[in-house]
Amino acid sequence: MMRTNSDTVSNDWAVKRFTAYLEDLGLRKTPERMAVLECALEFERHFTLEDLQRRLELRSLRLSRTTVYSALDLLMASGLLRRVVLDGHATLYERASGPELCHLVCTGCGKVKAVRDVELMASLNARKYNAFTAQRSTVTVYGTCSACARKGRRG
Amino acid sequence: MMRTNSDTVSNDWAVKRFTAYLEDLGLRKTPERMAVLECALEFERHFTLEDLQRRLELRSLRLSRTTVYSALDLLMASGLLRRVVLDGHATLYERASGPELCHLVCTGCGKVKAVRDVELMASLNARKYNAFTAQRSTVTVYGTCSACARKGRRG
DNA sequence: ATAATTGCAAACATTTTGCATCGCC
DNA sequence: GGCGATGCAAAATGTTTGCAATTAT
Repeated sequence: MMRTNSDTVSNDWAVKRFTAYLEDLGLRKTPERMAVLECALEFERHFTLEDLQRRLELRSLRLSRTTVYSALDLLMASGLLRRVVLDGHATLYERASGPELCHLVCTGCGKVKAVRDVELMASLNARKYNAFTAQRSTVTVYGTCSACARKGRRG
Repeated sequence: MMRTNSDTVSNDWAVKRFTAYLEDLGLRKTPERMAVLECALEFERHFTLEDLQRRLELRSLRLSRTTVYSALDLLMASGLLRRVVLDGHATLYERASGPELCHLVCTGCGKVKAVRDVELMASLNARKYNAFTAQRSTVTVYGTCSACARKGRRG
């Protein structure tokens, strides 16, 4: 897989950040946790827990679900990953940094496409609510992808 | 429970619409299905399957989960209800008609508040995507409600 | 009459938990 | 060495499915 220089830099940063997070809380920097982070960073967009386990296998690492869940929890708590829950499909994870994404979910085939919409997310994040402090906003669009539209499949 | 005139009217309309939907597809208009619809319409905002079963109990109706799921599926297919899936909490259902809502989810206590944001939803629904036909958009905001903020609880 | 619906129980998929072992600090 | 982490197996959770009895049309 091709990797740009900026990817490498931000991945190093993520590793440093996670290391610092673990140290701060007196948690251990285990090879399993670091492997989960490194593999997670290899995905361009979102991934499932199974995607992650499959990628770990490519490194000949067989981590239990328990361990992967635990590592993902820490990565979310440290602010490096976020969870994306969609209707009718497996839970996804994605990098928390960078531009915020909207998710287009095809109700026909279940495929999920993440698209940038800087303008929209900016206006969303600027919004104030009564008696509620927003931390992050998610936009999910359900619809039909062009392939399913052609086949007349609408979910 | 107090009920406004406009509620009554739109509930009647919903019952008619669902009846027509069932007839169109040659499906049966069973008491169970109509009871699910009627109870669903009694909720101001969103509700869970358990909320619904509890309300059915108040009418001395004990419907199996299977039946309630099945009725909810039909109500969603007919366009009367929609499902709202949120991170870390039970699946919610809500009326599909009327102004679209954003959901504010408190990561501290899990409470969900639905708020109108006509402007936002209008601009969202006007958006076009490449090779994707949008059917509906959902906005979810995760954050901290005022009660949890006071207690320093952030999820 | 008959084909759809109900509802139980079992299957299923996903996530969490208890506990013995292991290994990082 | 001690405490935290790992990972198995089992439990818990939420949803779907197979099938016999029931019922709307």
